[in-house]
Amino acid sequence: MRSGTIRGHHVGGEIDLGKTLESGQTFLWQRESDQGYGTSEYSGWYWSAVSSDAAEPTVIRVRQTGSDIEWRSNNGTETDVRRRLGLDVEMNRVRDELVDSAPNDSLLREALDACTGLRLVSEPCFPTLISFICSPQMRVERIHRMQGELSSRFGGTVSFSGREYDVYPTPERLASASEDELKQAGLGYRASYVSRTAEMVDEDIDSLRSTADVPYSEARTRLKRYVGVGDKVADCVLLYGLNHRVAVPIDTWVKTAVEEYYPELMGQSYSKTSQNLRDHWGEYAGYAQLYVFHHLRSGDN
DNA sequence: GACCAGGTAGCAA
DNA sequence: TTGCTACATGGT
Repeated sequence: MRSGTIRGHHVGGEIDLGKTLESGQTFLWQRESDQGYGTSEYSGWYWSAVSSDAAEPTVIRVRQTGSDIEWRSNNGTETDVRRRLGLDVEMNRVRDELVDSAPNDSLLREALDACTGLRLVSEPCFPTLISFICSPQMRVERIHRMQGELSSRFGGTVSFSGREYDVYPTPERLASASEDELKQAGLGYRASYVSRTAEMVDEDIDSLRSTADVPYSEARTRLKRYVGVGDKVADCVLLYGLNHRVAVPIDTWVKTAVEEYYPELMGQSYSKTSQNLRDHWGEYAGYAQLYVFHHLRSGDN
């Protein structure tokens, strides 16, 4: 058992745990007494996530008190918590770089001001891959619920701090589930995508993990080999699960924003438009996408 | 009972 | 490459 408190003045700027964990960049955290995902006040709530990357599942439990983050884990460290929540990043520097790259971008400035405390997460790659394969034509709340179903049906449980936690299933466990079982978990036509991709990852997990270490364009090509992974899902997995901060997922929200605010950046294809956005926003384009997405979706504009 | 939701696979031109 | 369409499911 490890635990600790990460002080607010040691995290490179503001942190808003609720925004960060329920903004649709990750679907892997469960709020205790989970009611109204993505809608309620966040202060004082506990969130937990259980990954099974290591031999023994890792439970991480966090909550925010004021500007501090309290954490507790069975075998995770503060370093793990900081990485997953994006706390090692100097947010003021990211802002400066973004504004410097796109000085006349009023939507981006608006979003940066409106979403203070929003951090870009760095989640385990396999759960991120599966959860975004579940995402097409689905609402954020429901994608989140589907991951809960996958965990409770296939992942088993782990005991931690006097409570049982559902574990996110390993590639092997998901690969061994039948398509019918996956459909019963509410995956719909994505069941076969998840099944086939889980088999591919089970065959060669390193091929997925090492995608974090190759250049962006090659990484995207590699990810798109997985079934159910097109341009947009690939960019999400690269951004939120494989540390490619230049990736810009273009979903319906971002596409609408581009048409309205940056019509000159609209290309003839996804890859052209995303290239234009990467050029426009620069090295931290992924942060810009996250902020704009959250800003538009949360309706605070 | 339509219509919609962080799109993609499979196929044709 | 580009341009269709079918697609499971649950909520409004």
